Amino acid sequence: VKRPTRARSASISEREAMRQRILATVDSIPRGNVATYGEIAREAGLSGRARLVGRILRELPSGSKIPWHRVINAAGRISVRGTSEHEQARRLRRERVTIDARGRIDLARHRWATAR
DNA sequence: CACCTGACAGAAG
DNA sequence: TCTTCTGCCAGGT
Repeated sequence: VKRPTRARSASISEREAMRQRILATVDSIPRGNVATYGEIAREAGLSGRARLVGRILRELPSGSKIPWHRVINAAGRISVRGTSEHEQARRLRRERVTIDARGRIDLARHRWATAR
């Protein structure tokens, strides 16, 4: 059993469409909730492309209104490295999302229930 | 054009 | 729970 799906490179316009869907999905995460990269990808119709979500978020301009800080990895931790790592933790705590001493967020409690 | 590098995830050990 | 490994694939070197 191998490749059920075809791997085709996306055109510029298709990529822009994917970007829009991803950002729209992230934008729909309610305050005080979090979602994983994989979940965002699935919700955006891009199952299996979690890394693309990270790539798109990484390119967001600093003044963006998109709640990028509500996206974390499947382990319940913050994936961003560098200064924005602290910025993400700050923003989450500001929304009452607790992060334990080991840097983990309780997904069972804060995970965005993607009612589907 | 070959090879490497990720804001990732799931399975296996 | 942590580590290792395999998919995934756009961009950078």
